[in-house]
Amino acid sequence: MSSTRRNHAPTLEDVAQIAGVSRALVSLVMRDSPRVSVESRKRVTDAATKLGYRPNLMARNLASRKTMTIGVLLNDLHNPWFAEVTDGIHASAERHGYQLILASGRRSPRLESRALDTFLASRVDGIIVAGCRLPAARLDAVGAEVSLVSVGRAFTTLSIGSVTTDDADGARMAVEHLYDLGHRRIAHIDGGKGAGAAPRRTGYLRTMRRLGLADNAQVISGDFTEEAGAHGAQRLLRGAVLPTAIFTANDLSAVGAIDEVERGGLVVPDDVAVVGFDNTSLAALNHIGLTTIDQPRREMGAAAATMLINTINDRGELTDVVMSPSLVVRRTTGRAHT
Amino acid sequence: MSSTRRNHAPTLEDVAQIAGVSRALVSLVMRDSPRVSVESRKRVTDAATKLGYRPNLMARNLASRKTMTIGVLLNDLHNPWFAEVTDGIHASAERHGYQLILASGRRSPRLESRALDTFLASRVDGIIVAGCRLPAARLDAVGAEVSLVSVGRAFTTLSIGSVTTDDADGARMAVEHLYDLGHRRIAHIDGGKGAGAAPRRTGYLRTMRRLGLADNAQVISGDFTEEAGAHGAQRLLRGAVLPTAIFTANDLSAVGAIDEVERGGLVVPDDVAVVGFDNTSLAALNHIGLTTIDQPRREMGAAAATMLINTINDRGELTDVVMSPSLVVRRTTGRAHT
DNA sequence: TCGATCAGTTAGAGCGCTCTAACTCTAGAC
DNA sequence: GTCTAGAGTTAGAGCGCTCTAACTGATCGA
Repeated sequence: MSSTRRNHAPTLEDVAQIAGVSRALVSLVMRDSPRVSVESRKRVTDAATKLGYRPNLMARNLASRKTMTIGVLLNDLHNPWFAEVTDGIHASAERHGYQLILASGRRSPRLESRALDTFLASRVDGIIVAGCRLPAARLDAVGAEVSLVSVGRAFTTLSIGSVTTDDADGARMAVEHLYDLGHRRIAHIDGGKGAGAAPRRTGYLRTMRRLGLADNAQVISGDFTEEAGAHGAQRLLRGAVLPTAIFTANDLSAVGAIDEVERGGLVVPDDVAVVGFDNTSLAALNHIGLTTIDQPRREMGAAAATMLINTINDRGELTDVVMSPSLVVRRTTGRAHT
Repeated sequence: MSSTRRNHAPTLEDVAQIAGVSRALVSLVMRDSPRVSVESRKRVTDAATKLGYRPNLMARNLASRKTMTIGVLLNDLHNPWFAEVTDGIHASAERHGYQLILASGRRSPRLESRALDTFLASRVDGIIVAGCRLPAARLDAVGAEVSLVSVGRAFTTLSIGSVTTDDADGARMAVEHLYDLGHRRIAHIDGGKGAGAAPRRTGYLRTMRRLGLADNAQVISGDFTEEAGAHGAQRLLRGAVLPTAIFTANDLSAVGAIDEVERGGLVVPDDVAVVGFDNTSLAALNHIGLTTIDQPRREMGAAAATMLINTINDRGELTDVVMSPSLVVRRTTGRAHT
């Protein structure tokens, strides 16, 4: 029967009293100090388990002036990309003995900003923002108070580290893959102002130009959502000249586009080929089988966390790491039939 | 240029000194106390903004003995179900002035357990666990120390509140829907030991029995993943008598099953109909169009948070809330052709 | 036999805040 | 002119821990 009474939780003092030692000694035992005799250690741990003692983190952090936690701000819990990056962050943080506290910005800059305030007030030792849409100035201000690393979006500011994929190069791969398959009329549904959208768009345009397809280039605006993909495809289908291939800013948009294309009575990839970006678990679903550009998400998360932790402990500097994307061919692309 | 110096953050004391008042007064201003003169308030806020003062939550919580935060333990960040429940929790918590700190159990009981320890050590005011797989005894022990509400899985224990869907009834709806379409050989790929798996399985079996289909009932074991759905379908396809319909324990498994069925050269829904469970965003993807059982995820999250907060403030009791599921018909089910 | 050394332990001063009780001062009641 | 009430403010004692510096004995070499 669980008691409903919530008495004061036992403190260091209580443990010390029962074990018959000083508070300081109990503190040492709790922190696994090597300079405690075996006998004392046993008496303390016995007393602690007997009381159900659990160190109070607030007190500990206040006294030690560090929290051993890093705040992770995720832009959108609904997008699998973030879950995967978080896995990487988690792995690295755990290895270094750091805790994570997650916050979701829920796609809203206002909430993102508030979450950062909470992190600062909680005196986290460092912050990682993933896919954050906040203006550089805001992040820079935060970066002045505590080490900060951005994943998925680069910043020129000095006070912010970043880990990104070479988005422009990924876009190049996508376009070249389609080109190699014989496609010439390749359209792009972009990600608007989202993290990474700009370089992907630029990479697309540059590659089209280099391949002599400047006149065929066509950018439809979107926002990384499924709906945006669908709308974009709709506009393309209504156009005068149908593209034989669509390169979308991310996987979610690709799925929306595929859907709309099929609804229009066309077949993917025979009539229209589609390439996404991210290689999230969504793309990997067999039922979707999306050809896409892979980002090493786990590695990116891990790299961000490691960089951050090194900086916190003065064992490194904040830098801008750029990872290489790679093409993953599945079933939404094939030879051009036109 | 952001300074690289991270001096001691300003404290209450500093603000008090600049404003020429006592520490206590600054504290009152920071907490929006009504009994501060307009003039003093202004002097304090001016001093605070001038210094860039930000209250130290650790210190505040330590002194006030409460944290105004609730810990949310998510079983799997990769499953959209959790993101949607979290949205609901977030909305309610925000309305009541509570902060959230999220932790991911990453499908591992060991990590889940550790996350709970962190919550307790951080002295959160309450805990919500979503889809948690920990044994009842463990949660009960936690519930003895701090208010705890479970979402997605019910507990008979008194010290734990819960918000669930009537899983058994949802299963009934799925089976009856298929029955009404003329299906008789309906198989179930279950969720093993996952949250909610047992009642869904039971509901399936009971309904089959009630409809006089006890002999056709067939349960294949799974674990809520896409792979499990695929494996399950594979086993069914290899069986002596092919079912005309499959009811899976969740959407992810349904997608895996559909895939395997189509790979086997069969058509969904003409040859085999499929019904999922949860109605996550995955099911709603047009390209998938999964018929499924909807759970009011946002409402569940919100209800859990509200119950928890009421309990924390002695304005309510922990209870077991059961919400009603509903059938969402999309394109993976149709008339039986056999 | 006497310091020097070292392992093990401890007292006590914070960390930055909240909270209680008490203080000061002005205004109104009589 | 005194008393009281109430508005506004403050001193000071914690909250539960860490950390520094110092202390206590036992051990050891000379």
